[in-house]
Amino acid sequence: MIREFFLGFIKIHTLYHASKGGICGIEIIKELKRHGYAVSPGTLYPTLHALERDGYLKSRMLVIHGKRRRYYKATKKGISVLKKSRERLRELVEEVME
Amino acid sequence: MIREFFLGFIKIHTLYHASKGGICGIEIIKELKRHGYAVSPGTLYPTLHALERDGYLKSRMLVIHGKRRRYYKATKKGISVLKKSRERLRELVEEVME
DNA sequence: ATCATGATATCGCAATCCGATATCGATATA
DNA sequence: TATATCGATATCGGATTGCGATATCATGAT
Repeated sequence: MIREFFLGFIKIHTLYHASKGGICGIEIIKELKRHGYAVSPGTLYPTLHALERDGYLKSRMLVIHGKRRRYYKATKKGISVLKKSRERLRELVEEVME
Repeated sequence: MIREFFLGFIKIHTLYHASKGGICGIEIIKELKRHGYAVSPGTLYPTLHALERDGYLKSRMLVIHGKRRRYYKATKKGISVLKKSRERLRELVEEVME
């Protein structure tokens, strides 16, 4: 049940970090794991691709410690969507929080 | 983007009302519409069936104003899941709200 | 050159979304 | 009694998504 929300939070979370210095797939997976949530690569990477395809993220390959990592930064569109999503989210949550 | 959260809220919303006196499909559709969200019958009814199949809701047919309506009440399991979901949800939201 | 490793990408099946359509039963009308 | 109408629920089918498992791929080490 809470899983459905969580899947949405992956996107907001990603946008949030991508709006502050950039983030890559493996970092997201590890960070979410610290918070107690598991997300598989088969879920995450297609999600990142979709966010980029839709113009919310822009990526480039970097080599860190000899490993290729695709780092994502939020676009203007991405930042604007992040803001709006947070507002709507707050409304929806207050609705069910009594 | 926000749509994903919304689809989760349909369930929590339903559980919430089902835990306080019962609710039926058409009422959910209308109430969500008041809040500015559209949910089609093809989405809602299978969702209700799944919630009942999984033991969160219990339904019975009533005749109201000469019309058949299937009213749902939350089970103990449903109420317990509702509580837990709200807690986890609150955590997740605070995480991205900065 | 080859290998091991970490990271990303993709495959395939199952589940979900949702517009459109069908069904169903109760009342009104005749 | 028959049937027409209407509100509400149920289902169909194509597109999309979730995700475990697997493949790919570039880099640094041996």
